[in-house]
Amino acid sequence: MKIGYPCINRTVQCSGNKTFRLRSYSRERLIRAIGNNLDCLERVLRFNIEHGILFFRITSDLVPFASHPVCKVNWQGIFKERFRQLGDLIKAHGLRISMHPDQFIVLNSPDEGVLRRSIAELEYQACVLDLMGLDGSAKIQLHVGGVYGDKAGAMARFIRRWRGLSRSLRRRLVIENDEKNYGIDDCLFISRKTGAPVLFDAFHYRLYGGLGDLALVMADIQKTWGAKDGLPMVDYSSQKKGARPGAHAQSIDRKDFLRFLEATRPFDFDMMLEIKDKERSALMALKLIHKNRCPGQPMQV
DNA sequence: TCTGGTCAAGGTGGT
DNA sequence: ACCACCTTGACCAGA
Repeated sequence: MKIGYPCINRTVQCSGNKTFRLRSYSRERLIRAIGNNLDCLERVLRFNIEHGILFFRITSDLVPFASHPVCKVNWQGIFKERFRQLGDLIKAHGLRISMHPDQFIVLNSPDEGVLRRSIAELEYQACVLDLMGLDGSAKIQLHVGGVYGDKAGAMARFIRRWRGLSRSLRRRLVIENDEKNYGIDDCLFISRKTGAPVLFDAFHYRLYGGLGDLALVMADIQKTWGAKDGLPMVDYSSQKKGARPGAHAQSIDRKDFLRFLEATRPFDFDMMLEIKDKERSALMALKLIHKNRCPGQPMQV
């Protein structure tokens, strides 16, 4: 089991997702930002390696405006060597990498324009992972999308659209359950139709109203991940106390985390902690796992 | 130098 | 029809 956190490191003094307003776009500025972001990414990866954090989500902002029409720069060519070096670092230390496009990327939108922009963004993210020379275990996680008042129709459209995607995208896309539209059963259904692995978001599962035995869910999830996909990826978070349901906790809730480990115990997977204090909680999680998940030892919950 | 309104992009749900 | 929310940091104009 590898533990990870998304996109930002609060210890390393370096912002690796520097972007800027569209209004201040220029070729020079873009190239400077990409260079900075790649340097920061390397520093964060090295921090992670030093601390045994072997799972990391790379920000969508690594190359600002990469899928926007304003971007005419051949960043793939200019930074080819830098991407390759980063990929070598990742592979040399056995790091697991994921990416997660944000809310604007909707594969099942009825709007062709939204679809076109979504595919462009997904292609960009796949391109980053390809330039790094990463294998099919580096994934891009995507929600099913909107419902549009016709869930069955919207799911069918997702499946149709998925089938039209390029091979390089299909090998990387995984489907993640969300908190109100598409639950694990919906994702499993789509997975059967497409062959896409299902990424289990344990926090969304609970918000969606999932009460089932986590071990049973994990058993279903695990089957969707083939040999080339690597271990299943799981997103974990806990509820911020006193906040709107769905708000991510500031730091890891040890009891809840240990309960989750216990509930999923027979399964091996890589876990992304979506918790606000990022690497701090990842380090705490590693400690807790080390203390509690050694074979033959009872859990101390 | 500091501050707070604003930022490419979509969808849902409340009014 | 319109607006707040999701979720977040950081850009950047104006003080």
